[in-house]
Amino acid sequence: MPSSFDSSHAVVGRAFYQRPTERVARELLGKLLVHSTEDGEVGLRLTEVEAYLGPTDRASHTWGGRRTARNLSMWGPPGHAYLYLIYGLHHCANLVTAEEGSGEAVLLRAGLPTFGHQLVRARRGPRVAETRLCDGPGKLCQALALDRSHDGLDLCALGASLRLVDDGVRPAEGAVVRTARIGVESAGDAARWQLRFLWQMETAG
DNA sequence: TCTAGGATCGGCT
DNA sequence: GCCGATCCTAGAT
Repeated sequence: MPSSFDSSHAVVGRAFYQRPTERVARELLGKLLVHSTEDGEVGLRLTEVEAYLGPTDRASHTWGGRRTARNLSMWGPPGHAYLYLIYGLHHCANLVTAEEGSGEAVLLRAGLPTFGHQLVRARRGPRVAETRLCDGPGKLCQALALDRSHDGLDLCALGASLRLVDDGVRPAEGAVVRTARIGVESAGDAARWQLRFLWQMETAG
């Protein structure tokens, strides 16, 4: 396993994000999210995401056309990051999708450390179980060292520190499960929408 | 200004 | 599986 990854020829372009959000969410599974900092480089393979469908989606931060200082980047052009603080202490990372002004995005919920593993371990702590390193939105941000300072970052910009890489890995047809989203019980009908995409991996072996 | 609630996490049973 | 921590954010007053 390489300790770093030359991603210069495989960075996903803006056209990928500028499509229907559900489709982007589904196709994010298997892609590598790479973040370079002065400490080094970490790459996570995405295994769980959720689509948020803008003003008509009661679970979305942009529901009803809400436009606040916090969610401004969610209204911006596709291919940018939307980072926010939840419960006052955890960060959540989203990728803005569809057309600019649609207020749609995909929440990144989980991933598997693919390179920069030592850095992930250092950030997450020595006692965290291997399978628990990045199995939640807040943990994913901690592993990648993402916070509000990365809000609005363009993943498609040349030389961007945060970028999405397609190395050809993708889940098999039958390995993707759709469920309702997590933690949005109070969102009425939208709470039942099947917008969570999960790459169900083999756990044995 | 004040208040209620939140796209969570980790420790404990 | 359950539950409390913890404080920012948005909307109401």
